[in-house]
Amino acid sequence: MPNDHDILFKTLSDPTRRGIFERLCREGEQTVAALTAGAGVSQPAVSKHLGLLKQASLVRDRRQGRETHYRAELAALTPLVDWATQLPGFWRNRFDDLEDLLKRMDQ
Amino acid sequence: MPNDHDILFKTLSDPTRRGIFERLCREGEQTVAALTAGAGVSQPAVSKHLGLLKQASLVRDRRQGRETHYRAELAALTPLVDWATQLPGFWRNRFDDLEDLLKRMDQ
DNA sequence: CAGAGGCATAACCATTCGGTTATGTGACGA
DNA sequence: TCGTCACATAACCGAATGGTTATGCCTCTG
Repeated sequence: MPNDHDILFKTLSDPTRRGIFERLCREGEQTVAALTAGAGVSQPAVSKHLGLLKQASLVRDRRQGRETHYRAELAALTPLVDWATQLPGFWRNRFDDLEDLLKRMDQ
Repeated sequence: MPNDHDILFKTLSDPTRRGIFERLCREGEQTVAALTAGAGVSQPAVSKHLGLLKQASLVRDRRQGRETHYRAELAALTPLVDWATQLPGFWRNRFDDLEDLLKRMDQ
């Protein structure tokens, strides 16, 4: 019984797939052809990755004629960030970093 | 050439392994035997997971006699949270959530 | 010093995964 | 209407992954 986090982490764990997602984040909505150019893999591979990203709710698709436009769904990342930041001790560590930074700035 | 994020995401993408890490976060330092009890897999499997977690700098080990104590290294999660929060649009989405929340509280 | 405890490693196996090429399907243009 | 374009799906393949059992290596203890 894979939960939310499983799917999220698994989906993002592949570099090619994460690359596609990042590109959608940075450059906005894209067609499959546009994404394939620069993905470094074949079009069917890109389609499969998009299918998995969609299954993880990380992207949404919009069909328009014979093109399919994909866009990133950043809301899906929330559980990931929450998972990390809610682990006891995460912010402690970050505050230590901040303290170090302030100390260095003080010198 | 796998980068920081690759290793992090890949390491955290397995539920068993992430479970071990979470437990180290919540319950603090543990021996391998303690972790094996409740991991749902054999001791060698746990050892292998710990090896990968260590390789990702997510845990540190401390040998003491014939026991090996592992503890979580939360600092290693920083790149993951930074990756997500630095994607353009991530905070926008969160602010929308906040807005919704405030609206609901207002009623 | 012998035996047992705690852990890591080796060797192996089934499954999953990410990629490919080939093909199907619906929409567009001549 | 026919050929082409954009994309999805099918079928397949090698490599990686996560698990197992067996075993080795220290370390503690009687």
